[in-house]
Amino acid sequence: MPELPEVETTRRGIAPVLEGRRITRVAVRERRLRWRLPAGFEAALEGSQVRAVTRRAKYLLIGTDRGTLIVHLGMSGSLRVVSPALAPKLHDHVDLLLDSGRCLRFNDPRRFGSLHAVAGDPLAHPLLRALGPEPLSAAFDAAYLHTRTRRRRVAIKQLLMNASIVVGVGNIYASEALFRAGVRPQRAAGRLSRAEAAGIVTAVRRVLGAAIKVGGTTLRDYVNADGMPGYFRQKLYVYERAGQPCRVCRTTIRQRVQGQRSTYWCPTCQR
DNA sequence: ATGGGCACCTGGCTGC
DNA sequence: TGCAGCCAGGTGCCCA
Repeated sequence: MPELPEVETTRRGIAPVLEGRRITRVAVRERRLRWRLPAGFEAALEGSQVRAVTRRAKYLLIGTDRGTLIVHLGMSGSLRVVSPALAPKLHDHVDLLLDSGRCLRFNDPRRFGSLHAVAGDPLAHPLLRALGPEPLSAAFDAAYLHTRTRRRRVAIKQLLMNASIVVGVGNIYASEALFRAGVRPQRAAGRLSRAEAAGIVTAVRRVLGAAIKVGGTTLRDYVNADGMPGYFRQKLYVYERAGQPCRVCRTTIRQRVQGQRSTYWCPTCQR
């Protein structure tokens, strides 16, 4: 499911419910997530008090007075705030019960998501340590992207989805940003001009920002903390629009596979 | 270092 | 109706 806008939407939904609350109990119904939950998982969290809910890349960081719960939603994961009285449904794998009487419930049909309870600095965790800059931070600018693309033969779309270059850009927003930048996704990264790199940076920031504003994109599974979908799907120019007319020039939108992922583009608007 | 391919998993849809 | 095949918001790991 989720790319940066969906994770950020989830963060904004759960933060006010979690912050300041104590985790009274952790109920695990399925330990086989992307990484199996270790035996001490529940005990590491039970009794701790949540300080702040932040985000790094597509990871949610639920910081407590005793450590951090690192959450990744994978392809199909979601976190919802529910009443603990609500009976768990299929794929509701983990509950965090709060002293407020509310419950944070993790659902993930495909189990590509993950939960890690860590002590110490979560940013030092092996999964987070080598990540590239946040796309909405000042560190992600034209000079940076242009430099990082030099001598790279990979297609720009695949490079944008590489988390060691920039985080948070997944399959939807990579195609959408390149459409808005007017750059074909199959262009070799190393051949982009400085101006094109600048255009891509602007487009990435704008498309992610606009998606966050409307709660992200719901295609299939994604729901926010209140169980509601995101509305950015209506603003997609190319993603899952193969065979349909470009919303700008009416040319038929094309699709091809790059790195085992579907890519969409307009052959007229993108060069 | 870079790039490519596979693996992990369930569910929904299509077409025979 | 049943079933095989394909596809899906991610990313770690292995190999050349």
